[in-house]
Amino acid sequence: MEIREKLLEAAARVFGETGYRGATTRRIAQEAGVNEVTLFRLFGSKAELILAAVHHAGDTVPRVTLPAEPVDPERELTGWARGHLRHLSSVRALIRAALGEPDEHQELATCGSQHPRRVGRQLKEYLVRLKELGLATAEFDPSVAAAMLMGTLFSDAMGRELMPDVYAQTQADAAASYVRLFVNAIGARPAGAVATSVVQSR
Amino acid sequence: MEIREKLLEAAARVFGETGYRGATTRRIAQEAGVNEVTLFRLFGSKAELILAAVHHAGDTVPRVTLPAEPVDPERELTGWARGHLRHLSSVRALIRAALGEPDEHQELATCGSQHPRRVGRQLKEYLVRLKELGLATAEFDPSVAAAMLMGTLFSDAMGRELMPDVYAQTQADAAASYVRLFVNAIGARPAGAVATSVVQSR
DNA sequence: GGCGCCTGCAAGCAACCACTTGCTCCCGGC
DNA sequence: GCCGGGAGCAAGTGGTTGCTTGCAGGCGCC
Repeated sequence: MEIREKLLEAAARVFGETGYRGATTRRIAQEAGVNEVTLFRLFGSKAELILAAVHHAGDTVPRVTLPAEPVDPERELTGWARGHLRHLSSVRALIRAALGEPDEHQELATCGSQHPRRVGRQLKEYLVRLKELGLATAEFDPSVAAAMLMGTLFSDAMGRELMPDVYAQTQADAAASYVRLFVNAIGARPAGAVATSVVQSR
Repeated sequence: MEIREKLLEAAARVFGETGYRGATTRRIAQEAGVNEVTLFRLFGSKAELILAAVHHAGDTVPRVTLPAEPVDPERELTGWARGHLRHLSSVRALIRAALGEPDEHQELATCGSQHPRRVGRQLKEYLVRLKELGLATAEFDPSVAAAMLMGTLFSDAMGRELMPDVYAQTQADAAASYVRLFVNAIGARPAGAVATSVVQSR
């Protein structure tokens, strides 16, 4: 692997583990197996290196997609939620470190917020389409609903290891449970289903 | 105000703004209007001061409560959600700083997670009671549902200022919208309501 | 008055930080 | 052969950090 890339990955890893101030150039260089001086020759300064590392990490995320034409909302959303949740967990350390940085490094947080922002927009458009197709019959604001599901997954990814008692299910099962509740919330059902009436018993 | 208390509040504020490493003893002392030496004489070390400050901040949180005997789930949950969301926002900086700290300061995060854990348990018990009373008729796991609502509020508090385009509503309105969706999700209705059937149109 | 106790002030310590300089070595292209 | 550029190594710079020391002043209590 190229020296540049080794430094970028080491920087992202160390930054995720220890934060900006904790990510010393010595430690990054050592972790990358590269001389510290080389780090400065390639990136100029610590600030530029870490910013480049965060951007680099943001560029290499897998794409999780929702279909443009919904057919089975619960199934599609479940697959999507599992993928998104898995991705969030994999970059959990980085997100937490970036969020914890003071305002002077706000570029880190804004850079890291680009991806969830895109994903959220995609989810919202999917929900709009669900309504248009009559596959989601409850009254709801797609933006708010999207924020709700995105927020649920985000919090799961952030808090799961910290509060294992709260998150008892496996991640994949939890994603499915969230989606089931969400599908209830927006009154969604598969395209093939006939118009049914849900009778609240008792 | 006592010198001890001034130091605790300044420490919490500076720690929230700049993180552990950024919260230098010089700056904390200056912010508190106290000599730096006094800080060490009172608390022994920076680590003990900041830990005490986080505990102190956690002790002085307002209690947001749910009734033991639900009557009108949407109304009760909306009030509760608004209160909880307002509280989360007020300690947002502290939470983000504590979450961003490396594992070596994990006590900070665990200390900070005590309160949401308690609140989550309370919410879960409320949901259990809703089911027992037949006020929530959908099939759902109270733990998962509680995690979903708590996570939604948590993410709102953390992300609102970072992504204002995603969170267009005011906080109070957003809380009400979340709760409305949530009420849909768990099939809840007021105690006085007769058993109704929700017909999915189309 | 005298005795503790708390606090402030000035100075300093060793450790660590980001970053620089000057040098050597090695390896590919001519 | 040799030459230029990328990389390593040793050493050092000025600045900041957590923490300590020594000393002086104020304030209550006997």
